[in-house]
Amino acid sequence: MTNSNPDLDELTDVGFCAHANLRRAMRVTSQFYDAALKPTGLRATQFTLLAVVERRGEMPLSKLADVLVMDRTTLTRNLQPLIKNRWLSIGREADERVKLVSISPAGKAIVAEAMPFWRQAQDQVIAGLGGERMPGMIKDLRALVDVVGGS
Amino acid sequence: MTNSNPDLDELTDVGFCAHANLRRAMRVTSQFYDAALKPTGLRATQFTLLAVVERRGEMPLSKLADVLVMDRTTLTRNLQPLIKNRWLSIGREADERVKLVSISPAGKAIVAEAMPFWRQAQDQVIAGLGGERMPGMIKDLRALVDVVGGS
DNA sequence: TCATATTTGGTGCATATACACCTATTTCAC
DNA sequence: GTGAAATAGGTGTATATGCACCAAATATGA
Repeated sequence: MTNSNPDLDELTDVGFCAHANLRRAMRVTSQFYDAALKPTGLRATQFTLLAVVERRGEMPLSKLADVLVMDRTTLTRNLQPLIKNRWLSIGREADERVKLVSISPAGKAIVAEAMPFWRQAQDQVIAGLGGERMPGMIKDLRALVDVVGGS
Repeated sequence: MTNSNPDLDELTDVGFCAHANLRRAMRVTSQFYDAALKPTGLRATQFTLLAVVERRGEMPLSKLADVLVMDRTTLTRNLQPLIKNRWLSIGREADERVKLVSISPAGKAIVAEAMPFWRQAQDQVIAGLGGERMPGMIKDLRALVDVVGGS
């Protein structure tokens, strides 16, 4: 009576490993968006980080890590090249432990410059996967974060 | 007449970036599978690599990189800890350029040991996402690789 | 008040990822 | 047969990722 759906049997095969399939898709997608953004000098991950800081505004490092669902120490290191390029800056507040991450005018400028390149890549992915399929995949990825994420 | 589907408008927002959503889902999922496999000492990526070599048998490094949809140089480095632990070994053939990657008895043993831990993690993901949703997401991820992958 | 727990962030280490560039071997055209 | 092209793989460099552990500042409670 179990497994009346043949797909459910397949799911216990390593070929259907969520991790392996995500990792593989992530590799090709990162290369694709990185290539699209190459004229701007930004990596896709950096573009995402800058866009989030621009949209959400100044916030503490740990809060930003929560928003990105990224380890705090990973974020610390990902910030370095962006600070070095003066796209992001670090501010202080009364609580001397806190580092406030904010985007500079130069940071906003490069996000604006990169946006058309990002949109072109995004449009190509939508066209390739199909406009009707894409929203469902994004929803699935977000659900996965909610389900599996330790938050 | 364009964009009769409201979802299609959303897709051009950076919040629906395929790269950012994949990367975020990959982060939480890697942590989840890594934690599940921790008793075995294997990382999820290493488990995947070993399982593929076991299933597909001995093959040249570049061929393995194609199968994994992974850059050749990434694979070279990912192999190192597995070779050091004697789970994988490198063989030679007539063409002296070729390195043949094969799994050792110890490699097969640790894959077998890790399999129940992997399955537990996989089952939890299936349960969390829903058995009816999971196959579709895997199909989407594979389609993304086909569409976006430079192969 | 002051010792302790919590919060905030960083470092050391190891793996994961890939581009640009390199070497060695083999194949192929002539 | 030999020189160029193609193939197989590695190195240098940079980013991306997170765990274990650490330091400093703040909050808490007796």
